[in-house]
Order: sequence, then C-alpha cells, then structure tokens
Amino acid sequence: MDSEQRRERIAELAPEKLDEIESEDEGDDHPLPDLPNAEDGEVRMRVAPNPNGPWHIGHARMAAVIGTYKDRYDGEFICRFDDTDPETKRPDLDAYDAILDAIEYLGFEPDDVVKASDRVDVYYDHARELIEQGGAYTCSCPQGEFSDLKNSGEACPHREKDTETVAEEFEAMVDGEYESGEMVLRVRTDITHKNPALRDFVAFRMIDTPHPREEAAQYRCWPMLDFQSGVDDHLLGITHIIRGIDLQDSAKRQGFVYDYFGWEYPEVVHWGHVQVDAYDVSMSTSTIGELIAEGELDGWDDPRAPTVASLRRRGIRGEALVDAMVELGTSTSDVDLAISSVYANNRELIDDDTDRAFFVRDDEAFGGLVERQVVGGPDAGHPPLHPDFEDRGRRDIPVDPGVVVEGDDLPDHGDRVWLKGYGCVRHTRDAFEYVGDDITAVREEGVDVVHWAPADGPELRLRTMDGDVTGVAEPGYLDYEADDMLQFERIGFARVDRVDPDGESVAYFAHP
RNA sequence: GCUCUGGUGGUGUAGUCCGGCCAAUCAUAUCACCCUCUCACGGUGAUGACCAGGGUUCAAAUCCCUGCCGGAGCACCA
Repeated sequence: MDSEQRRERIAELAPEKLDEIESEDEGDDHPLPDLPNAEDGEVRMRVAPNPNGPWHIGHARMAAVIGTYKDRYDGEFICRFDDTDPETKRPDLDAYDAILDAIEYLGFEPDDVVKASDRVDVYYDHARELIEQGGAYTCSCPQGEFSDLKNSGEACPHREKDTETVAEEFEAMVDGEYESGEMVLRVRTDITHKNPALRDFVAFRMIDTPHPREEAAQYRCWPMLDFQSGVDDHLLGITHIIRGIDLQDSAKRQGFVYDYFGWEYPEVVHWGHVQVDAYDVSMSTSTIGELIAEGELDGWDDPRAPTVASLRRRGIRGEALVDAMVELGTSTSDVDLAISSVYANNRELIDDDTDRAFFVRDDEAFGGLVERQVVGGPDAGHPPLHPDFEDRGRRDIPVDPGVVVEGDDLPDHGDRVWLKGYGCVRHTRDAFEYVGDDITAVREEGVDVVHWAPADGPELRLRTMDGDVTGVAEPGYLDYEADDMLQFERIGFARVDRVDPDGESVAYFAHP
C-alpha cells in the first residue's frame, strides 16, 4: 500500500482522522516552528526595512522566513518601508527599489508595499487621539535631564500639562514651529515601571533635515519607530510580527499605545542576531556604505561585501540563501550562519545544469602561468560539457598555438601529465610531447589530470572574496552570456558576468 | 546599576511545554575509503554535543535550586 492508497483507505474508514494525520505529517517537513495562534489563510506579516541602504545578508533572513511562513499558511506579507528618520539613518532613494529587487531575488513578492513617509498624517491623527485620551504629553526637557529623571523614576514637570496645552504644542510641532531637539511628544506609560526601558518614551520628535523623498520633504515632526510601527501594524492588519531581540522592549512599549486605543497586539516572535562566517567586513549597512565610499569595496555587489547583491552577482540563487536562513529557525539566541551551507544548497540546485569549462589562473599562488607547445597529437581536445550528461555534447579546445597550464600542474622534465579531455603528454625541455590517449596512464600509473587552455584563449578575470585572479579561459567561454553559470574544473562554480572577445572578460566566483 | 532573554557536536537544528521509545535527530563541516579524465557530483564509513554542580525521581537534555557564561534594552536610530 503506497501513501496515496493508504490515504484513501483512511478517508474511507475514518475520515475524521485524516486531517489529524495529515497535519502531523506536515509538521515533520517544516523546518520552521509553528507560528503562535496561526490559522491558514489568516496570517499577515510584514517586513519593515529602513531603506537606508541595500540589504545585507542578515536582512535576507527576514524576507526568507516571512515569505516561507506566508507560503506555509497561505497568508500575506507586506513590505513597509519604515523610513521615518531623515537624518541619522537617512533613507537612500535607490534603496527602496534595491530592497524590492532583493525580495524578488529571494523568490517572494510582497502583497503590498507601503512607505511610512507617505503616512505621516495618519500618525499625526493617532497622536491627536492619544493626546485627547491623556496618553501623551509634549515635553521640552533636554535629553539628558529627562534621562536622569526617568532613571530615578521621577516624572518631569511637563507630564502634568493639561490636554489643551499639549494639543496646542503638538500642533506647533506638526507645523514645524520648533527646532530639532526643542520639543518631543512622549507617551505616558508608567514613570515608575520597574523596567526603565518602558518609562515614558518619545513618540514624535523634531528633525530639521528634510526627508529625501520629495513627497515627504515638508514634514519636520517625525514619529519614532515605536509609535509609527505600532500604529501601522494595527492599521495594516498585521497578525504576526517577527523581528530582532533588540526590539523586545519595543513590543512592551507599544503595548501601552495599544492599550490606550483598545487594540490587540499581534503575536510576536523575537529572534537573535545572525552572523555569517567567511566575512571580514562587518555586516552593517552603514559600515558597508563607508567602505564603498572609501573605495575599499567596489560597490554593494563587490564579492567581498556581505550583501544580498553580492551573493546574487556571484550566481548564488536566492533559494539557496532562503533555505539556509530558514534552517536557522527563529531562536532568540544569536546564530552563526555557515556560508558553506548556502554553498551546499546552491551546488545542489545548479550542479546538474552547469557546464564545465577550463580556466587557467595566472597567479603566483598557483605557480604562475606556463605556456608550452603541444607536438605530435590531435589539433584539439574535446572534454564533455558535463561528465554526467554526455548527450549534451563536447567542447572543442584547440591546442594551437600552444597551451597554458598553471605552474603547479607542470610536471618535472621527462614526466607526464594528462591534459583533461585531450590526452597524455610528456614534458620535454620546452614542449608537451603527445604520448597518447590510453587512460590507464591515469588509472594505473598515477598521471595527474590537469585543466588547460589554448595560449590565445580569452583573457578572464575571476573575482573572488579573496581578491581577483586573472588568467586564460577556454575559447568556449565567449559563447556564454552574463548570468550563465559555469563550473571551472578543479576550481569551482562561477557566474559569467561579462563576455568580451576583444578584451578582458569577467566572471564571479560562487563557491567550490 | 536596573530590566529582559538565552546556553544541545565546528555550524545550524530536532527533542524541552506533557521526564522514560534520547547510549540524543537531520543537515552542513571535517577525515578516510570507493567511484571518477575535476579538488565537483554520487556511494560507504568515521569524527563530534545536552554550560557546571547539586536536588527531586525507579528514570532528567527535559522538572527544581545555585553558579558560570552569553545576547539585548534603558536614544529626540531603525
């Protein structure tokens, strides 16, 4: 009885058990834990990036996990740009689209895209309502003074202002009548709350710098994350929130606002930070941005940058990254993502479809480039495009006007080496003398098999995380197009980036 | 300092709520062998973990206590 038959049989005998059994089965192949109180078709989540730069790998975790939950629960997710800080974490106008591209690359599509900077009036309205209820007050304490009072659990004098005054002063904030730092609107929580992080927090502050988006450039009074995000999560119908542990107290702060409005707080899961091994560069948008500005990195997709764009340019599929991220789960402890697991996923995805090719590196690390004439053999070698799929055909690599190999692969004088896909040659003083194509030389006599290229093959630059390597590729490289993947035999997988028959072509190294 | 919150092999994860089927799952990693005209793929095998100490119990990764170590918040950043 196969599983289908078994299913039918159960449906006949005990239809009420079928659901139960199936839900158990399902539980087994979900790498992510169940969401609390989640029902199919009624889950709505959001990814809420600040568009102050393109995404690094850590950001991809949010989209990966939320997108996976969306598929699993047949739910929805929206992308909400929390771009309410025109100054300290100033939005980058290019990042909005870059982030949406990254989400698409990961294989997901938001059901809706909103920008907080389009919704400032909505936040004002809710602030007015909050003030009306006595849930907020305007405060002109200097930051440090308030901090001291708060830490000792004491209210500041502004806390007892009457509602009318607060309302007036808030309108003055909205109208931009204060300078940056002069006035804020605080939410009245519990000034003696045992957790100092929850005591009267700022909901709105003044910012002199205009927002980079033209549509929002007129605002000077901006909401803080705790207010904006809290209000939006409710208004946008979010049922489940996933975010970093740094925002753990945020949920509690927002809880006060929700209580004033009589709203129910969404389910929330907090997870730890992700680090990715294999990178020297700190994974923060601002650090990467600085390195680019200083010229240390070529751009957001430099192979050394720990960004989504970089992985993409290296030919790593979004799916490989998503799977690795999902396997990390949602635990509250910090996790290290081993990049090797992303590579393993990607290899699995692309190996069968990826053609093989030769690339001979001209680098001291591999003994430099050595050129030799081949005498006495066929005109060309014909290795298969893929060893497991002979029917895809063979490559045609001429040995004229000579071949290049990596110095480390050059045998001693008088010794033999097997030019892969061509045959066995003996290294004489200044040439490779063809010996034959009897494979027993390799199988039984220990002759090494090496990759090679015609001396006049296309120049290729391979960009890797450890820097660039130039060298010579086999002529067939010129037949590929940008975005094609190749496996350089004995080197690893790479993405074709630029094909230039007359100058230098470029490929990006993906992984071994 | 105050307040949260965690600790399963190199990495991640399952198991922890409801103690026994856990001498601990799966993946990745590493090593070895096999396969091989690639250092890829595939096959076989091996390596490797319950933070520590007490307690409860016939039985503890799981419950309790203490300790140790880590992460986060206490911003007019998100």
